[in-house]
Amino acid sequence: MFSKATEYALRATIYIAQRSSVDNKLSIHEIAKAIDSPVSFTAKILQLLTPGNKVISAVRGPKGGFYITEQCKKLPVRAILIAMGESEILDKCVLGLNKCSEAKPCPMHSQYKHIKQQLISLFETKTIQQLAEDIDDGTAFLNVKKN
Amino acid sequence: MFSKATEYALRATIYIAQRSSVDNKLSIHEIAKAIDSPVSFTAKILQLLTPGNKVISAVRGPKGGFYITEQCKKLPVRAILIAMGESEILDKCVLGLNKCSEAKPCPMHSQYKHIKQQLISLFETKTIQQLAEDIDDGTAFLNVKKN
DNA sequence: ATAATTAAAGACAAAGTTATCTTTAATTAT
DNA sequence: ATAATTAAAGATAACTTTGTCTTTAATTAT
Ligand code: FES
Ligand code: FES
Repeated sequence: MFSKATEYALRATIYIAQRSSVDNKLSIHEIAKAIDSPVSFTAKILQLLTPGNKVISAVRGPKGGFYITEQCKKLPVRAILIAMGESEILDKCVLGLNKCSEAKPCPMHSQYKHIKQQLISLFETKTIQQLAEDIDDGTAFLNVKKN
Repeated sequence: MFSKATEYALRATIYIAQRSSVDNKLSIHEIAKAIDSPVSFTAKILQLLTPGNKVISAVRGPKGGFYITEQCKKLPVRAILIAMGESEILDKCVLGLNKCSEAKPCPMHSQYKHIKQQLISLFETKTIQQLAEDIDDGTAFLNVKKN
Protein backbone atom coordinates (compact mmCIF):
# COMPACT_ATOMS: atom_id res chain seq x y z
CA MET A 1 0.00 0.00 0.00
CA PHE A 2 2.75 2.44 0.97
CA SER A 3 6.40 2.78 0.01
CA LYS A 4 9.09 1.48 2.37
CA ALA A 5 9.93 5.10 3.12
CA THR A 6 6.41 5.84 4.28
CA GLU A 7 6.19 2.62 6.28
CA TYR A 8 9.37 3.60 8.13
CA ALA A 9 8.05 7.11 8.65
CA LEU A 10 4.85 5.76 10.19
CA ARG A 11 6.57 3.27 12.45
CA ALA A 12 9.26 5.75 13.53
CA THR A 13 6.72 8.44 14.33
CA ILE A 14 4.62 6.05 16.39
CA TYR A 15 7.70 4.87 18.27
CA ILE A 16 8.76 8.44 18.97
CA ALA A 17 5.27 9.25 20.18
CA GLN A 18 5.34 6.28 22.50
CA ARG A 19 8.79 6.74 24.02
CA SER A 20 10.00 10.32 23.72
CA SER A 21 9.46 13.56 25.52
CA VAL A 22 11.18 16.94 25.32
CA ASP A 23 13.65 15.86 27.99
CA ASN A 24 14.02 12.34 26.76
CA LYS A 25 14.90 12.55 23.12
CA LEU A 26 15.60 9.46 21.08
CA SER A 27 18.62 8.95 18.85
CA ILE A 28 18.17 7.81 15.28
CA HIS A 29 20.06 4.66 16.26
CA GLU A 30 17.57 3.75 18.94
CA ILE A 31 14.62 4.49 16.69
CA ALA A 32 15.94 2.47 13.77
CA LYS A 33 16.73 -0.45 16.02
CA ALA A 34 13.29 -0.39 17.61
CA ILE A 35 11.40 -0.35 14.34
CA ASP A 36 13.87 -2.61 12.55
CA SER A 37 14.78 -0.23 9.72
CA PRO A 38 18.06 0.83 8.06
CA VAL A 39 19.60 3.62 10.13
CA SER A 40 20.80 6.03 7.43
CA PHE A 41 17.75 5.62 5.30
CA THR A 42 15.49 6.24 8.27
CA ALA A 43 17.47 9.37 9.09
CA LYS A 44 16.84 10.68 5.59
CA ILE A 45 13.16 9.96 5.87
CA LEU A 46 12.73 11.67 9.23
CA GLN A 47 14.16 14.81 7.65
CA LEU A 48 10.89 15.05 5.75
CA LEU A 49 8.93 15.19 8.99
CA THR A 50 11.01 17.66 10.99
CA PRO A 51 11.02 20.98 9.03
CA GLY A 52 8.92 23.45 10.96
CA ASN A 53 8.26 20.69 13.50
CA LYS A 54 5.61 19.62 11.03
CA VAL A 55 5.24 16.19 12.60
CA ILE A 56 8.25 15.49 14.77
CA SER A 57 11.04 17.64 16.20
CA ALA A 58 14.79 17.17 16.21
CA VAL A 59 17.71 18.79 17.97
CA ARG A 60 21.38 18.24 17.20
CA GLY A 61 24.22 17.80 19.61
CA PRO A 62 24.67 15.89 22.86
CA LYS A 63 21.36 15.13 24.58
CA GLY A 64 19.80 15.85 21.24
CA GLY A 65 17.62 13.53 19.19
CA PHE A 66 14.03 13.22 18.11
CA TYR A 67 10.85 13.90 20.02
CA ILE A 68 7.27 14.86 19.33
CA THR A 69 5.17 17.58 20.91
CA GLU A 70 1.88 16.85 22.62
CA GLN A 71 0.28 18.97 19.96
CA CYS A 72 1.70 16.88 17.12
CA LYS A 73 0.70 13.65 18.83
CA LYS A 74 -2.86 14.70 18.15
CA LEU A 75 -2.28 14.88 14.40
CA PRO A 76 -4.06 12.31 12.28
CA VAL A 77 -2.01 9.63 10.54
CA ARG A 78 -2.73 11.44 7.32
CA ALA A 79 -0.37 14.23 8.40
CA ILE A 80 2.49 11.76 8.03
CA LEU A 81 1.28 10.69 4.61
CA ILE A 82 1.05 14.30 3.51
CA ALA A 83 4.57 15.06 4.75
CA MET A 84 5.79 11.99 2.85
CA GLY A 85 4.06 13.13 -0.31
CA GLU A 86 2.06 9.93 -0.37
CA SER A 87 -1.32 11.35 0.44
CA GLU A 88 -2.52 11.19 -3.13
CA ILE A 89 -2.43 7.40 -2.90
CA LEU A 90 -6.07 7.75 -1.93
CA ASP A 91 -6.82 9.55 -5.18
CA LYS A 92 -5.30 6.80 -7.26
CA CYS A 93 -7.45 4.65 -9.50
CA VAL A 94 -7.23 0.91 -8.92
CA LEU A 95 -6.76 0.36 -12.67
CA GLY A 96 -4.30 3.23 -13.09
CA LEU A 97 -6.51 5.83 -14.78
CA ASN A 98 -4.90 9.17 -14.20
CA LYS A 99 -7.40 10.05 -11.52
CA CYS A 100 -10.00 8.15 -9.55
CA SER A 101 -13.12 10.12 -10.29
CA GLU A 102 -16.84 9.90 -10.54
CA ALA A 103 -16.67 11.72 -13.86
CA LYS A 104 -14.72 9.07 -15.78
CA PRO A 105 -14.71 6.01 -13.58
CA CYS A 106 -12.98 2.70 -14.24
CA PRO A 107 -15.06 -0.45 -13.93
CA MET A 108 -13.82 -1.10 -10.38
CA HIS A 109 -14.78 2.36 -9.24
CA SER A 110 -18.40 1.90 -8.23
CA GLN A 111 -17.44 -0.80 -5.74
CA TYR A 112 -14.05 0.58 -4.75
CA LYS A 113 -15.25 4.05 -3.82
CA HIS A 114 -16.87 2.81 -0.63
CA ILE A 115 -13.70 1.08 0.44
CA LYS A 116 -11.67 4.14 -0.46
CA GLN A 117 -13.91 6.28 1.72
CA GLN A 118 -13.22 4.02 4.69
CA LEU A 119 -9.48 4.22 4.11
CA ILE A 120 -9.63 8.00 3.94
CA SER A 121 -11.62 8.23 7.13
CA LEU A 122 -9.28 5.78 8.87
CA PHE A 123 -6.26 7.95 8.09
CA GLU A 124 -8.18 11.12 8.92
CA THR A 125 -9.47 10.05 12.29
CA LYS A 126 -6.75 7.87 13.81
CA THR A 127 -4.20 10.01 15.58
CA ILE A 128 -0.53 9.35 16.15
CA GLN A 129 -1.23 9.30 19.87
CA GLN A 130 -3.91 6.64 19.58
CA LEU A 131 -1.56 4.39 17.67
CA ALA A 132 1.18 4.89 20.25
CA GLU A 133 -1.23 3.91 23.02
CA ASP A 134 -1.83 0.55 21.38
CA ILE A 135 1.88 -0.11 21.59
CA ASP A 136 1.87 0.90 25.25
CA ASP A 137 -1.02 -1.47 25.90
CA GLY A 138 0.91 -4.30 24.35
CA THR A 139 -2.02 -4.88 22.03
CA ALA A 140 0.02 -3.90 18.97
CA PHE A 141 3.61 -4.06 17.75
CA LEU A 142 6.00 -2.03 15.66
CA ASN A 143 8.76 -4.36 14.74
CA VAL A 144 9.12 -6.72 11.98
CA LYS A 145 11.48 -9.33 13.30
CA LYS A 146 10.51 -12.75 12.06
CA ASN A 147 10.07 -15.28 14.85
CA MET B 1 -2.24 0.19 -4.96
CA PHE B 2 -0.88 -1.93 -7.81
CA SER B 3 2.24 -1.72 -9.97
CA LYS B 4 2.01 -0.23 -13.44
CA ALA B 5 2.48 -3.74 -14.78
CA THR B 6 -0.57 -5.02 -12.93
CA GLU B 7 -2.63 -1.99 -13.89
CA TYR B 8 -1.85 -2.64 -17.55
CA ALA B 9 -2.63 -6.34 -17.09
CA LEU B 10 -6.02 -5.51 -15.60
CA ARG B 11 -6.96 -2.96 -18.24
CA ALA B 12 -5.71 -5.13 -21.10
CA THR B 13 -7.59 -8.18 -19.89
CA ILE B 14 -10.81 -6.24 -19.49
CA TYR B 15 -10.41 -4.77 -22.97
CA ILE B 16 -9.77 -8.20 -24.45
CA ALA B 17 -12.82 -9.54 -22.65
CA GLN B 18 -14.93 -6.76 -24.03
CA ARG B 19 -13.80 -6.84 -27.66
CA SER B 20 -12.30 -10.20 -28.59
CA SER B 21 -13.58 -13.61 -29.55
CA VAL B 22 -11.86 -16.70 -30.91
CA ASP B 23 -12.44 -15.48 -34.46
CA ASN B 24 -11.77 -11.86 -33.71
CA LYS B 25 -8.42 -11.72 -32.05
CA LEU B 26 -6.83 -8.45 -31.05
CA SER B 27 -3.28 -7.41 -31.86
CA ILE B 28 -1.04 -6.13 -29.12
CA HIS B 29 -0.98 -2.81 -30.98
CA GLU B 30 -4.73 -2.40 -30.80
CA ILE B 31 -4.82 -3.38 -27.15
CA ALA B 32 -2.04 -1.03 -26.11
CA LYS B 33 -3.61 1.82 -28.03
CA ALA B 34 -7.01 1.22 -26.46
CA ILE B 35 -5.76 1.14 -22.90
CA ASP B 36 -3.11 3.81 -23.47
CA SER B 37 -0.08 1.75 -22.47
CA PRO B 38 3.42 1.22 -23.92
CA VAL B 39 3.21 -1.47 -26.60
CA SER B 40 6.31 -3.54 -25.89
CA PHE B 41 5.91 -3.39 -22.16
CA THR B 42 2.31 -4.47 -22.43
CA ALA B 43 3.37 -7.38 -24.65
CA LYS B 44 5.78 -8.52 -21.95
CA ILE B 45 3.12 -8.32 -19.32
CA LEU B 46 0.54 -10.27 -21.28
CA GLN B 47 3.07 -13.09 -21.53
CA LEU B 48 2.44 -13.65 -17.83
CA LEU B 49 -1.25 -14.23 -18.47
CA THR B 50 -1.09 -16.53 -21.50
CA PRO B 51 0.84 -19.68 -20.42
CA GLY B 52 -1.64 -22.56 -20.24
CA ASN B 53 -4.34 -20.06 -21.23
CA LYS B 54 -4.34 -19.19 -17.56
CA VAL B 55 -6.20 -15.93 -18.09
CA ILE B 56 -6.00 -14.98 -21.75
CA SER B 57 -4.99 -16.82 -24.90
CA ALA B 58 -2.65 -15.87 -27.72
CA VAL B 59 -1.89 -17.19 -31.18
CA ARG B 60 0.98 -16.11 -33.39
CA GLY B 61 0.93 -15.42 -37.08
CA PRO B 62 -1.48 -13.68 -39.45
CA LYS B 63 -5.01 -13.51 -38.05
CA GLY B 64 -3.40 -14.20 -34.71
CA GLY B 65 -3.57 -12.08 -31.60
CA PHE B 66 -5.10 -12.18 -28.15
CA TYR B 67 -8.50 -13.40 -27.04
CA ILE B 68 -10.16 -14.78 -23.94
CA THR B 69 -12.33 -17.85 -23.56
CA GLU B 70 -15.83 -17.69 -22.15
CA GLN B 71 -14.55 -19.81 -19.31
CA CYS B 72 -11.79 -17.39 -18.43
CA LYS B 73 -14.16 -14.43 -18.59
CA LYS B 74 -15.79 -15.91 -15.52
CA LEU B 75 -12.57 -15.78 -13.52
CA PRO B 76 -12.45 -13.32 -10.65
CA VAL B 77 -10.19 -10.29 -10.88
CA ARG B 78 -7.99 -11.97 -8.34
CA ALA B 79 -6.91 -14.49 -11.00
CA ILE B 80 -5.12 -11.63 -12.78
CA LEU B 81 -3.45 -10.52 -9.56
CA ILE B 82 -2.28 -14.06 -8.89
CA ALA B 83 -0.86 -14.41 -12.40
CA MET B 84 0.94 -11.10 -11.90
CA GLY B 85 2.36 -12.27 -8.60
CA GLU B 86 0.68 -9.35 -6.86
CA SER B 87 -1.93 -11.27 -4.93
CA GLU B 88 -0.04 -11.05 -1.67
CA ILE B 89 -0.68 -7.29 -1.65
CA LEU B 90 -3.70 -8.20 0.43
CA ASP B 91 -1.50 -9.89 3.03
CA LYS B 92 0.68 -6.83 3.42
CA CYS B 93 0.69 -4.85 6.62
CA VAL B 94 -0.10 -1.15 6.32
CA LEU B 95 2.95 -0.32 8.44
CA GLY B 96 5.22 -2.82 6.69
CA LEU B 97 5.43 -5.56 9.30
CA ASN B 98 6.48 -8.69 7.53
CA LYS B 99 2.96 -10.05 7.60
CA CYS B 100 -0.46 -8.65 8.37
CA SER B 101 -1.64 -10.99 11.10
CA GLU B 102 -3.87 -11.24 14.08
CA ALA B 103 -1.00 -12.83 15.99
CA LYS B 104 1.35 -9.83 15.94
CA PRO B 105 -0.71 -6.92 14.69
CA CYS B 106 0.46 -3.39 14.02
CA PRO B 107 -1.54 -0.55 15.59
CA MET B 108 -3.51 0.04 12.37
CA HIS B 109 -4.51 -3.58 12.11
CA SER B 110 -7.67 -3.68 14.21
CA GLN B 111 -9.27 -1.02 12.03
CA TYR B 112 -7.68 -2.01 8.74
CA LYS B 113 -8.66 -5.64 8.84
CA HIS B 114 -12.28 -4.83 8.04
CA ILE B 115 -11.28 -2.76 5.05
CA LYS B 116 -8.88 -5.47 3.93
CA GLN B 117 -11.67 -8.01 4.06
CA GLN B 118 -13.76 -5.87 1.73
CA LEU B 119 -10.90 -5.54 -0.72
CA ILE B 120 -10.35 -9.28 -0.74
CA SER B 121 -14.00 -9.97 -1.33
CA LEU B 122 -14.13 -7.35 -4.09
CA PHE B 123 -11.31 -9.05 -5.98
CA GLU B 124 -12.73 -12.49 -5.27
CA THR B 125 -16.25 -11.81 -6.44
CA LYS B 126 -15.94 -9.38 -9.34
CA THR B 127 -15.35 -11.28 -12.56
CA ILE B 128 -13.51 -10.17 -15.65
CA GLN B 129 -16.77 -10.44 -17.55
CA GLN B 130 -18.62 -8.14 -15.17
CA LEU B 131 -15.97 -5.49 -15.57
CA ALA B 132 -16.09 -5.80 -19.35
CA GLU B 133 -19.86 -5.33 -19.28
CA ASP B 134 -19.47 -1.98 -17.55
CA ILE B 135 -17.33 -0.84 -20.45
CA ASP B 136 -19.97 -2.07 -22.90
CA ASP B 137 -22.63 -0.16 -21.01
CA GLY B 138 -20.62 3.00 -21.28
CA THR B 139 -20.83 3.34 -17.52
CA ALA B 140 -17.08 2.85 -17.12
CA PHE B 141 -13.87 3.54 -19.01
CA LEU B 142 -10.47 1.98 -19.58
CA ASN B 143 -8.31 4.71 -20.92
CA VAL B 144 -6.31 7.27 -19.26
CA LYS B 145 -6.14 10.09 -21.74
CA LYS B 146 -6.20 13.41 -20.00
CA ASN B 147 -8.86 15.73 -21.34
C1' DA C 1 38.03 27.50 23.50
C1' DT C 2 38.01 22.57 22.69
C1' DA C 3 36.26 18.17 22.23
C1' DA C 4 32.40 15.19 21.96
C1' DT C 5 27.86 14.13 20.30
C1' DT C 6 24.14 14.41 17.63
C1' DA C 7 21.12 15.31 13.30
C1' DA C 8 21.45 17.42 8.49
C1' DA C 9 23.18 17.40 3.98
C1' DG C 10 25.11 15.43 0.10
C1' DA C 11 27.30 12.11 -2.91
C1' DC C 12 26.96 7.70 -4.30
C1' DA C 13 25.68 2.64 -4.94
C1' DA C 14 22.54 -1.26 -5.32
C1' DA C 15 18.28 -3.04 -6.55
C1' DG C 16 13.86 -2.91 -8.57
C1' DT C 17 10.52 -1.22 -11.97
C1' DT C 18 9.28 0.49 -16.29
C1' DA C 19 10.18 0.82 -21.04
C1' DT C 20 12.42 0.02 -25.70
C1' DC C 21 14.41 -2.51 -29.36
C1' DT C 22 16.01 -6.57 -31.88
C1' DT C 23 15.79 -11.30 -32.99
C1' DT C 24 13.27 -15.65 -33.09
C1' DA C 25 9.43 -18.79 -33.63
C1' DA C 26 4.83 -19.89 -35.01
C1' DT C 27 1.15 -19.47 -38.21
C1' DT C 28 -1.22 -18.11 -42.36
C1' DA C 29 -1.80 -16.77 -47.16
C1' DT C 30 0.09 -16.85 -51.65
C1' DA D 1 8.12 -23.36 -50.71
C1' DT D 2 8.06 -18.43 -49.87
C1' DA D 3 6.73 -14.30 -47.97
C1' DA D 4 4.07 -11.90 -44.66
C1' DT D 5 2.26 -11.37 -40.08
C1' DT D 6 1.93 -11.96 -35.52
C1' DA D 7 3.35 -12.99 -30.50
C1' DA D 8 7.48 -14.78 -27.73
C1' DA D 9 12.00 -14.25 -26.09
C1' DG D 10 15.96 -11.80 -24.96
C1' DA D 11 19.09 -7.95 -24.36
C1' DT D 12 19.46 -3.59 -22.80
C1' DA D 13 18.39 1.16 -21.28
C1' DA D 14 16.12 4.73 -18.39
C1' DC D 15 14.23 5.78 -14.25
C1' DT D 16 12.81 5.22 -9.40
C1' DT D 17 13.30 3.49 -4.92
C1' DT D 18 16.04 1.87 -1.39
C1' DG D 19 20.12 1.96 1.03
C1' DT D 20 25.11 3.37 2.51
C1' DC D 21 28.80 6.31 3.55
C1' DT D 22 31.18 10.70 4.29
C1' DT D 23 31.24 15.42 5.45
C1' DT D 24 29.09 19.39 7.65
C1' DA D 25 26.60 22.03 11.10
C1' DA D 26 24.53 22.59 15.57
C1' DT D 27 24.61 21.89 20.43
C1' DT D 28 26.43 20.51 24.83
C1' DA D 29 29.89 19.46 28.35
C1' DT D 30 34.51 20.11 29.88
S1 FES E 1 -11.79 5.49 -11.23
FE1 FES E 1 -10.74 3.61 -10.93
S2 FES E 1 -10.96 3.36 -8.80
FE2 FES E 1 -12.02 5.22 -9.10
S1 FES F 1 -0.67 -6.14 10.97
FE1 FES F 1 -0.49 -4.19 10.11
S2 FES F 1 -2.25 -4.08 8.91
FE2 FES F 1 -2.47 -6.04 9.79
